[in-house]
Amino acid sequence: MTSAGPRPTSRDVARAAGVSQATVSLVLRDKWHGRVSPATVESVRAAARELGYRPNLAARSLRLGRTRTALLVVPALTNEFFARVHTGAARVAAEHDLGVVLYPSPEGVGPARDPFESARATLDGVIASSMAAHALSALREGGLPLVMLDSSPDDPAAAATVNPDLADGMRQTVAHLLGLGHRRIAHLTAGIDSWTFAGRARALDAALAATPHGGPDGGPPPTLVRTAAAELSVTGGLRAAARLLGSRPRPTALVCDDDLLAAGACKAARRLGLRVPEDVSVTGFDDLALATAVEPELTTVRLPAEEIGAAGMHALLAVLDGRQAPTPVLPVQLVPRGSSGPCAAS
Amino acid sequence: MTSAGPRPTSRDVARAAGVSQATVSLVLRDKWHGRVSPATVESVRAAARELGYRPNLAARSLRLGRTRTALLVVPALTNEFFARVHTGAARVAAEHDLGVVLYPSPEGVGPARDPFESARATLDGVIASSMAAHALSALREGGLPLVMLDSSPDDPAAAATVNPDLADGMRQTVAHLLGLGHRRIAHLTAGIDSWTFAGRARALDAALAATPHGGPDGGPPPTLVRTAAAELSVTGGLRAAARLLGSRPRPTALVCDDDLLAAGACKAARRLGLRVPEDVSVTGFDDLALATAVEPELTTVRLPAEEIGAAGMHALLAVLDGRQAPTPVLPVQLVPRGSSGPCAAS
DNA sequence: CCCCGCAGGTTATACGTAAAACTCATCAGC
DNA sequence: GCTGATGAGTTTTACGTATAACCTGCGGGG
Repeated sequence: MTSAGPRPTSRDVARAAGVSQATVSLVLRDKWHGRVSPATVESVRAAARELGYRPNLAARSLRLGRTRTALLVVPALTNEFFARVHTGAARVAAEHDLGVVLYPSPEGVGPARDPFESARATLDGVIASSMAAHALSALREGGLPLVMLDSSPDDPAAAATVNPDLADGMRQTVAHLLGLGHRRIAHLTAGIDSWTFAGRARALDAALAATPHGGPDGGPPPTLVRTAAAELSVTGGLRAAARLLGSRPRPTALVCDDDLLAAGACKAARRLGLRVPEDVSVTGFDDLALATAVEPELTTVRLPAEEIGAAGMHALLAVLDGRQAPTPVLPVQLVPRGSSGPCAAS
Repeated sequence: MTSAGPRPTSRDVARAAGVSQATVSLVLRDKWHGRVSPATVESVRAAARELGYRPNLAARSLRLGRTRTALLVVPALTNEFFARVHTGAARVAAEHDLGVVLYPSPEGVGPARDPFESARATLDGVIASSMAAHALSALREGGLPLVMLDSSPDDPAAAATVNPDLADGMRQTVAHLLGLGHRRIAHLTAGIDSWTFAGRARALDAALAATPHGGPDGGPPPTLVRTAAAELSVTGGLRAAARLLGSRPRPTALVCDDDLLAAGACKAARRLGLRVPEDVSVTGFDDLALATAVEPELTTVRLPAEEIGAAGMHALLAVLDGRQAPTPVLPVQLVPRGSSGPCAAS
C-alpha cells in the first residue's frame, strides 16, 4: 500500500515482482494455469497488493474493444419503481464485475441527444424499459444486445424479455374485487402509450372475460369503464378519478394502473364525500412506499421491481456470454389492504 | 451514414477526407484555429458526419489520463430525494459532456466493496452526500476532487460544499408553528448519524433559541422534546411518533426531519384517535411526491433537490477546471399545507 | 538574395493492457 | 545424440486518440 506517486501500472508490478508485464497480465486475470509457476504467481500477486495496483479500465477497454458496461434505459429514476429496477440491476452487475450507466429520459420530454451520443462508453449491451419509448428506435439500430423490460415477448429486436405476470396480477385483483361483491368496475389507466399499460388493459379485460358468467356468486356480470389519466402522478389520478366517480352509475371499484394514480383516486373520492373503502374500493399497482403511507393503505399488486432489474441483467449477461437468454415471467402478488372492502348495496 | 462494418476510427475519417489522423483530431475538438484551413475543416467534418464517426472514449481516456466521469455517491436511489439529486447532477453533467456513475449504498448496509473497486473507470471527481457515510473514509483517501452535499462547509477533505439553507428552513417552520399558537413542539429526527440530520437538529434548536422570549405573541416560551426514529421510513416515523404522542404533556406540533417520517407521524396520530391538524400539527422536510399524496397534505420544507445535484456538479466542474469552486447555500421554502393548523386550546 | 515567419499541415510517439508469437531450458523417448 | 514436447516465461504488437515535434512552401523585409 505504498500510496505515493501516480497510479501504478502493470509494468510497475512487473518490475517489483521481477517478471515481465505480460506475466502480470496473465496472473492477475487468472489465465496462468500451465503457463506460470505457482511461486511466480504468488510473487506477482504480492507485488500487486503491495503497490495497490488496479488495472486501468480505459486501457483494458481499448484493448478488448469491450467495456463491460451496460446501459439501463428507464423513463425516470424519480419513479420509485425504476429506482428499484436500477437497484436490482446494479446489484447483479456488480456481482459480475459489470458497470451500469443510466440513461433516464429528461423529465418525460424527448432525449437531449440520442443514447449513444450521451453514453459514456462503447457499450456492451442495453437493458431498456418499454416505457422509455423515446429511446427505443435508436436502441434498435444500435446493433447491441438488447434486453427489454416489460415488453412484448415477441419483440424481434430484443434478445430477451423480462416481464412481471401482469395477467395474473389482474386476475388476482379481479377475483379480489368480485369476491367483495363489486360489479361496476372502472379502470384508471396511465394514458401513456407503452406496452406496459396497454398490457395491463388487456390483462384486465382478459381477467374479466374469464369470469364465470355472473361472477363467482351468480350475481350480474361485471361491467367495465375505462379512463386514462393525463399523467402518471397523484394529480393525474385525482383528476381522472373525479371524472369516473362523477359518472352514473358510479363504479364501486377503481382498478388503477399505478399506486400514484390510486392515491390520487382516493383523494378524489374523499373530495366527493365518498369514503374508501366503504363507498368505493381502490386498488393500485407496484406496491410503492406510497402505498402504506396513505390512509387507508392501498390494496395493490406488488411487482418485484428489484427482481425485474436483476433478471434483466442476468439475461443480458447470458446474451453477452453467448448463452441462451432466459425470458422469465416473474410472479406478482396482490397485497390486500385497507383501500378495498365489501361493496355496499348501491 | 454508411453504417456497415465496425465503428469508424479517426483514421478512417482521415482517409476519407484525404488528411492525416492528427488533423482529424484537431478539427473535431475545435483546436484547429490558425492550424487548419477552413476548407479542410469542412471536408473533415463532412467525412466524419458521413461515416457516423464517434470518438472512442476508452482511447481518449487512456490518452488523456482523465475519463470525464464523475462518481455520485448517495445512500439509495429509492429515496426520491436522491433520485432528484441525481437528475439534477446528470443534467448538468450531460450539458458539459461529462458522464456520471452512481455508487449507491446497497440498502443501508455497508458497501460490497470500496467505491474505487466498483467504480467502472478512473474517475475525475466525486460528489458525495454526507449521508453516504459508509463510503466517506475511502473517498477522502482517494485523492480525488471531492464535492460534499449537505455537509459541513469546513470539511477539510471537500473542495466544495453544497447545502440547502437548513437554518432558514427550520426558522420558517418554527415561525409558522409559533404563529399558529404552538408551544409544545416535538422534533422527530431520523436517528441516522450524519451531518444532514445533526444539522437539522442544530438548526431547529437555533431557530427556537432565536425566538423572542415568550414567542411572537407574548405567550409562554416554546419547549422542545426530541425523539429519533429507528429508520428513515414511514414505519419508523409511525413508531417514534406514537411514543412522542403518548407522552405527557402531549406536544401539539411535530417537526419531522423527513416527509416519510411526517407521513408516519400522521398515521400514528390517527391511530391514537388524534386528528391532524386539529389535535396535532405535523411538518415534514423535502417535499417529496408523498407530501401531496397523503391526506391531509403535508406542510413541509421544500428542498431544491435537483438544484443541489446541479450545483454539486457545477462545483465539481469548477474544481476540474482549476477555477475557484463555489460553496453555495441554496434557498428553501416552507410550503404550508393541510397537516399544520392552529393550536387547539389544550 | 537570403533568411524569417507563418500558415497549413504531417510524422511519430505515448497512454496501459491483452494476447499472439517467440525463446529457451529441461527432459522423455527412441 | 537427436527430436519433440512441455513448462515457464519474454518480446512485440495493436487497440484509437492527443499532442509535441517536425516539415514545406510562400510572401516579405533587410
